[in-house]
Amino acid sequence: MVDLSQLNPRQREAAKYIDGPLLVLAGAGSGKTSVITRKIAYLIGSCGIKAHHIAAVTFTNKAAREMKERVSSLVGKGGAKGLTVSTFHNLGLNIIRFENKTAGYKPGFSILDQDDCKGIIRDVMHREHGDDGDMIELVQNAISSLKNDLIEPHQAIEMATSPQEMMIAQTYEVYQRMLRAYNAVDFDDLIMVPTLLFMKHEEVLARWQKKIRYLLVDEYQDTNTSQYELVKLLVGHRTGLTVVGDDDQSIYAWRGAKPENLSLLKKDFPTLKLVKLEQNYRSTGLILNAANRVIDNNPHEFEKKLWSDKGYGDPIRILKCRNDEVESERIATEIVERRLRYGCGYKDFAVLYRGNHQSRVIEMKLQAYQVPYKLSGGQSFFGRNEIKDIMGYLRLLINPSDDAAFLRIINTPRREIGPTTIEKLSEYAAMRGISMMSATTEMGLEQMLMPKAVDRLRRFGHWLENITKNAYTDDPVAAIKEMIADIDYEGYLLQNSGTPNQAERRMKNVWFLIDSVNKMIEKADEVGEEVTIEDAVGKLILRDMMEQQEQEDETDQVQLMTLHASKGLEFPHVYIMGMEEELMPHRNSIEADTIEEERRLMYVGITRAKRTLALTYAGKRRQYGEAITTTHSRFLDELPPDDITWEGRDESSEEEKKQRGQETLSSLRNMLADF
DNA sequence: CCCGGAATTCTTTTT
DNA sequence: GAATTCCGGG
Repeated sequence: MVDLSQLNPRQREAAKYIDGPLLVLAGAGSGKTSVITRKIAYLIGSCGIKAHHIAAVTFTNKAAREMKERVSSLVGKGGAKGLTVSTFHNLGLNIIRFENKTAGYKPGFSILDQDDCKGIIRDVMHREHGDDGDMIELVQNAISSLKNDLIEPHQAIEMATSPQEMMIAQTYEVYQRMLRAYNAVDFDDLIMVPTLLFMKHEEVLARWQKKIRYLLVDEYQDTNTSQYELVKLLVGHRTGLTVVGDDDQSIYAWRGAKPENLSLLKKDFPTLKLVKLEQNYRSTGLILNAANRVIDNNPHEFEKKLWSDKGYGDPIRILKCRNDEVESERIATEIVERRLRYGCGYKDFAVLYRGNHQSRVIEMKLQAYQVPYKLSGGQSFFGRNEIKDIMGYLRLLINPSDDAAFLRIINTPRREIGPTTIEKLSEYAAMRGISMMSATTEMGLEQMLMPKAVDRLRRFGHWLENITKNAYTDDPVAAIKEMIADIDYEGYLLQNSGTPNQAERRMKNVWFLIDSVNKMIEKADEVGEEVTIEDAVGKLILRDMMEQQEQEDETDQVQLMTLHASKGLEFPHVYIMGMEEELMPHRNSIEADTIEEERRLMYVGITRAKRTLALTYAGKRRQYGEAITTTHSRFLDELPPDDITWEGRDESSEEEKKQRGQETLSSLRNMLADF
């Protein structure tokens, strides 16, 4: 029997209700993860549902991993065997992989990230419309929305009502054809393709419905139309559905999330039961109160009043600093000092910010004080050129049709194959209807290219063919290592990095990547699962499993991340920096009038804090290299004045003057450093 | 075709 | 200030 005694009555009700579709409205810190994990344990342990018939879907790999661990600790490793806990995208990947024939893809298909897709769209638009570059982003977003709404190219063309829409639809059509030709999918396809597959092929849907008998969805307010459709299809007319969400934490509308999916649920599942979790177990009273006050400024569909029986706790502090460097300096020194005062670890502190670029200054200061930190999220790892290069090689290894990967690496490192040669090769490949990779070894090339160029292409083609053969017949990791040695990537880095030191660090990233592939294959071997190199590369692009390693060497480090990335996490002590107009709320959001979503982001940030919360802003900030004067964020004015202490707000106040007098020396230094 | 320096653009947020 | 793109001379 599964122990549900640690849950409060509402939570227990949510965990035990399995007779129909259930919506759990779970406020921040109300223990929703406990409910989901215990419900899964309950389904397995008390309802006799086999783990492999249960699927739980979340939005981040981190959340998925944590959930799986917690379920395992409740029911034991054996009990959780076969349980699916994954992101929507990973579930979609598995479905496409399994059904690749029906879906029209070959086994080693690639997953393209935004950069790759953008490149393709740029090509298409250039070719079809002779367009210069500034519509690309718009078109890419438009195509993404179309896919999120499950609209296929031919429908988009029918629906187009303006020349611009027509242009987008046509670009979409060609783009999608190219993806097919490359044997590739983009992130949106990972959801759209399975959903359309389910709609068009009853037997496929039946197979997955048979497999997944109980579905749980976390962070439901973040689902987009296609994800919701996928959920509906999987559940069908059955009752095995629990979704958990909080409309106040909807912060992904910009990428197609439809928080109204929460209320749509009532329509689509008339027997839907609603359970609200309103007791917060995370934050002190003052923090929770502040969060409630901020979010009160937004309209609400679902009434919800979060309460806590924890004490009031420390007041929330707002710190004004002279400039962004002082701001970071302040946070860094406080962390050093408070760690000793509270006797807690570095890991108990989190510094949150609106945009990834803001991490630089705080990183510098933390380094100066030798404070260990962990920067999470950002494309820091996968955005790195060396990683994109090697991923390009890996992708080409498992999918020779992947022209996007081919283009990335054909002349990296330098093989003296320039734009002219590539242009001609591409022309030839298009003419013959084959991939660029297979075109390299064709005989017909002589007619179009200089013998020298043909020779270079051929050498490359045969070389990679050979490596590919080794990867499939021999030890794949050894083949990859051989490949990297062959191209002397290390030498290339040494040549092209600023300092040898930098080159070394980049090379370490590469080895880390290879090690990830290795670990994944080894790990699969242990469990007796068959994981191919295709799986490994696919998951890598979805950023799955990188974090697994990060987690292994989890140490005592200050957590640095964006507000978005902080959702779902909690920390004893939280700093939110850059609380300034145009930054938080972000300028684009002010212009686009999406302040409400920014406010929810603020709400998410505040509710991460368990014990103390400090909000900081800088009077002057460096932006694009020059100093600008800032105004403090409007959200600061929405906090309950009685519960907060301002520091350094009024330059001319008595206290400030006194302080200034006391720190002549340091202020002199600051003035010198003050731009 | 490559290299180096100059000019330019650029920053939301993520799977 | 950094990263990308542009441009002219080997």
